Amino acid sequence: MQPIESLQQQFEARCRKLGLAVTHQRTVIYRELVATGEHPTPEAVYERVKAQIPAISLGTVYKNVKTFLDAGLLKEVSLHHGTLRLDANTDPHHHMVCRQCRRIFDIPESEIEPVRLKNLPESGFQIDRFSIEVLGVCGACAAARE
Amino acid sequence: MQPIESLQQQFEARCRKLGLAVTHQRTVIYRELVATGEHPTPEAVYERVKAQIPAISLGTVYKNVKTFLDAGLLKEVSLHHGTLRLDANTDPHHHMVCRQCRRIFDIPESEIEPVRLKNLPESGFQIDRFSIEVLGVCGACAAARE
DNA sequence: ATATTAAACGATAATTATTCTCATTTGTCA
DNA sequence: TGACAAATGAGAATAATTATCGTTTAATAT
Repeated sequence: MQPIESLQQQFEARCRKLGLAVTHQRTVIYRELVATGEHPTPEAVYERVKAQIPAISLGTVYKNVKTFLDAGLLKEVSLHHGTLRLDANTDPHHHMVCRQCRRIFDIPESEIEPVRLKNLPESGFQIDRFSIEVLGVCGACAAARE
Repeated sequence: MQPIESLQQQFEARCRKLGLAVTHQRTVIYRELVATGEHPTPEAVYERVKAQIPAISLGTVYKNVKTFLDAGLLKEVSLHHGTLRLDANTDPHHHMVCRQCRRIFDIPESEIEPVRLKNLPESGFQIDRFSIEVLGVCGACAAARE
């Protein structure tokens, strides 16, 4: 019979594999991130963690969030938060984003088959439109890597 | 025979309709935004405009960008730039975003039919994955508006 | 268990992106 | 052309994030 690992145990194992110390702060930050079904900001995580570790500093939250992102334990919802990117193309279209150089290319809406949901969305959610991002590496960046 | 409006004339007409003064700065900012096929940051727009109006201030660029966004002449590429949003869900999934309260709901990948491009992408672009955002208004916000 | 050492922490300064304020200048319209 | 509201430029203020650095803590080898 398979041992059932607790979240805590899984977390510790992943840290060890990554060479990361299992600190109290790190553990609580991760636990809270998983606990909230939301997609919190670092500030919101800080608030939740502070309820349990009053002395924690916001910088520690940021540092660990970055560590977790690098380690793949966490994802960021948007590739291009951080600075406003403007789009003067008013025709309906989607985007192709290079994760290397962050350049953004337009894809006319007509190039993509319409999105179809298999079931009805979250109760009462009124859909305006779909926005598709094709993520990958652009020709130039792929070439630059040989 | 229909008169062919220049971009400049179209822009002036839209400004008039919106009650916006047609200033030199505003005109050049908009022209540069349309000229670049890219999706520039305000800073990048500022650099381009400064080549033509050396005395322009970055604040003016920001103010006009905001004005254009409000007016719908411009879009922002990402709804949630500005602050990092974290996601501890490591299963492949997409997002449903409320443009009112900015809450983000997960949609399991299996709920959406796979995206299909009709033609090959931008030369040499290597696709990693697709990220779909369903934009609209969540149940709670829709209810709050009556 | 304890000593050693590198990693992590907390406090806080620094940086970056963005917004705000206000005195001056410039379009708009009579 | 003149009056007035709107827009501009300069720079201060704020928000989000990163960096620095002295102290504390977890990992590990005794």
